[in-house]
Parts: sequence; structure tokens; C-alpha cells
Amino acid sequence: MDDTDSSDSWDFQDEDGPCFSSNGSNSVIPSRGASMCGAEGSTSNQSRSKAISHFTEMGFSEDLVIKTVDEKGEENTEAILETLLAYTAPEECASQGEPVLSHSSSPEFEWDSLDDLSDFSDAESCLQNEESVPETKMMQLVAMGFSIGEVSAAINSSDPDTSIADLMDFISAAQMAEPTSDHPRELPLEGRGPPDVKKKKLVKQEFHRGREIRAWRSKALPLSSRWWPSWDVRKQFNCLLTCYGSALETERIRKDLEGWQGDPPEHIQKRVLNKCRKWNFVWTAKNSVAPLLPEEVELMLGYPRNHTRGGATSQAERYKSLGNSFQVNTVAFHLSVLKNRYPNGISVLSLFSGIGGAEIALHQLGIPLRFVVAVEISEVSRNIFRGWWENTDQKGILIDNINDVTMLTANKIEKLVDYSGGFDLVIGGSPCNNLTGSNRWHRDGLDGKQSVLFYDYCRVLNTVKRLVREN
DNA sequence: GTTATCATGAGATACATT
DNA sequence: AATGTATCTCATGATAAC
Repeated sequence: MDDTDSSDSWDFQDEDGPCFSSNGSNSVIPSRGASMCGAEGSTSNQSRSKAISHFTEMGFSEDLVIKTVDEKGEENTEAILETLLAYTAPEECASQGEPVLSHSSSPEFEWDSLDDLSDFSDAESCLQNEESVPETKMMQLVAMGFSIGEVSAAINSSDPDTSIADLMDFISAAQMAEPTSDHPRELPLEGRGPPDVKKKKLVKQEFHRGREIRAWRSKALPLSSRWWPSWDVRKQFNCLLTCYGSALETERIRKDLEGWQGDPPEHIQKRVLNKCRKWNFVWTAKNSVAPLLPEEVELMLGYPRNHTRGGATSQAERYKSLGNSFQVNTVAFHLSVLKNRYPNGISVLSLFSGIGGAEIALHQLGIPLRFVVAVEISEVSRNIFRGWWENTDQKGILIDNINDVTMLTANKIEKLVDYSGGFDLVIGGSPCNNLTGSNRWHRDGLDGKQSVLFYDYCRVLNTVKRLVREN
């Protein structure tokens, strides 16, 4: 059962990730910071050299690191990093003729640009140690923020022993040519470039930021960046829900904020901020907020732009189908181990398939969809998925006329297994309507009307397993 | 250690408006 | 008939206050 989804605050989960982490945006080098705090006094020399090697490993020159560490004190990792970047960034801009921190376009909204560099040295050692395993290479590059399509293309068109650095080179070159319609970029990562250490850091940084508001403010939401008030301290979006804030709500906020000289009083700020949190509002003009557009939600969740446009009859349906869906990049990350196992295509039984998050993830990984059974109760979602299937010229077989999981009897499963030659993957996230805190009315747990389908997932999975064993 | 407070959520329903 | 809005409601974990 894959429960990777959009239910938590929109933050990449790192438990299974090999070399990146989503430590909170405020924490700077938490593990190292802690060990340094504990190393006061007698062992300060040790912590000093530790700090120095930490920053030199990041690619900064040793002289500069020693100077800065002595200047700022080895415990002030944040300040050190800030200073180091301040020293090195202008040089790189000059030599490469392009902005290094391309997202920091408006000075008044300069966010701390350092917090996510913390685990980079771990990623670096990861790169050096495990270059021999292709899946790992794929995961590492995806973890750095390259799109799965780009990484697949690069790995497919190079020798198996090509280094990560060369692969990055390859991808960068391809990006400069133009993004293909087949593999559009999931996130706008303008900070990419030649694979020097600095760039790798930035790419990694961008990857984390893709999940945070700050990235959106200057890239996907340039207007928002301009009007974002300093007292709106949100750094992450809340859970992407199936419903959205009303126009009247945003109107009330506008009225609340009008007529103050400078910042509004604290109680107003608090009220507005609570509303913004509740509805994931973003700033669109002076004193004005608005819900995220469906296109923006699609982008965040890793779907192709306008993925939900055709099949969904209304805006409400678009939000609903997106709010109930997988985060594609996350699913692709977990499924990337299948890439080399199914070069000739995969046979998938997709339960609660919705708008096709699992299938899109496989497609973006470059795994051909040889045979897909998509079981989905919502006609709107089925239409969206079929639209995608046709738009991407899928060559495999799609069976999407079984709408209800409870109708998927052992008999039918057996026929499907015979027809397809067996399923390689059973995937799906069963409904959580009766589990979620949002539902005050029928929060009946797994035995609730919708969530009870969890048991059908188990039933189907066990049937498929049994058939596989028998064959 | 215990209690109080706060924030939050793959939401549901009735009613109003278009 | 379809869409938009207001109102409903609460377990849970984190943190603050006692």
C-alpha cells in the first residue's frame, strides 16, 4: 500500500531518501550544530577543524573558510555560510555570465538562502560512494532536483559507468537546447548550470525550495513575491485540500488590511494569517490574497500543466481531484527502483487510480506502461486519466471499465492476470475520508463508508499474490 | 509531571445564488 | 440543475503554562 500523498503539509518526506533531507526550513545544519554546541570549551579546536573541513568539503577555498570561521566563530555556521556565499557568488556571476541565485530577484524579499545547504556534504559523499548502481544514480539526480524525464534520458543515452557529474553535464546541455513536450520540467529550476560544486549545491538547494513557499514567490508566483508582507511568516503551504477559499473570504481580508499606515495591528495580522494558513492563500496584489490556481496545484503535485483541465467539468472538480491525488515526484522517487527491472514495460493494477498519479510517475521514469488496469469510481477522474493516456500516445493496453473496487472479484482478477500475463505492480491509496481530521461528520475509522475500501485493497493484493505464486 | 492552549485536517451538509 | 458560500464540528500532537 502506498500512502504517499499530499496529506501532510507540503513537504518532501525523507525517511527513505538516500541522500537528502527535509529538515525544517529554520534549522541550519541541525546535527552538526548540536554536536558543535556540545563541544564547547576544551574541544573547541576539534570543533573548529570540523567546521573548516565541513565548509571546504562544500567547495569553498580553505583560506577563505579558515578566515571566516575565525571571524564568525565555529559555532555560527549560518553566519559563516552566509559570508562564504557572499564572497564567492559575485565571482561566479562574473565568470559565468549568469546569476547564481537567480531566484533572489527582489531584494526586499531576500530570504535566508542558506538553510538547505546543510546536508549537501552528505549528498556529496553519497555521490562518490555509490556511483556504480544505476538506480542510485537516478535517485541521486532526482533528489538534486532534476526531473525524472531528464534523468532517464541522460542515463539511457550514456554509458552505464558515466559519472554523476557527466550526467549532470548532459542534462544541463539538454536543458539549454529546449525542454521536450514529452518530459516537461516539473519545477522551474533556473539555477542550474555546469556541474561545479557550487552549482550542485544550488541545484540541491532549489530542490528543497521547490516545496517551499519562498521558491514559489519568486518563480511560479512573481506577483505574490512582490506583495508578500513581512509579517506573513509562512514558509510552507499547508495540506493541499479538496476545497478552496471563497472569493468573499479574500474580500474580507482585503478590507481588514485597508486603511492602516504601515503594517496592520497585530490582532489583524494574526487573523489574516490564520485565514491564509487555512486556505493556502497567496498574495496577488496590495492587501489582496487568492487561492492557488489549479495549474499551480498541478505543478506542485508534479502533474503536467492543465492535466485536470479537460475531464473535469468545473473548477471545484479540478481542486477535488487534485486534492485527492499522489504527489507524482514522490511516487516516482519510490518507484525509481523499478526502472531497470522493467525495460520492456510494466503491467500495473492501479486501484483508486484517480487522475493517474502512479501511471504518470512510471511514465516519467521512462518505464513503458505495457498493461494498465485502472480502477476508479469517479467518472471525472477516469476522463482525466484517459485524456492523459491518449495525449501521451500510450502504446500499451488500458482497461478502465471496472469502476468499483468491490466489483473486482477473484474471478475477474484471474481473467485479468491470464490476459496480461500477470501484474508486476499493484498500487493505490485507498480513501481516507473517514480517517482525516477534516471530516467531523463521519470520522469512523477504517470501517467507515469510504475508508472500508482499504480491506478491498488487501483482498485484491492477496489475490494477485496468490495467482502469481500459483503460476 | 500535569493541565491549558493552540493549530490543523486527501470534509460534509444545508442553503443561497446563478 | 449546477455552482458557491456559510456553518458544522473535534481528535490529536506540539508547545506553553502551571
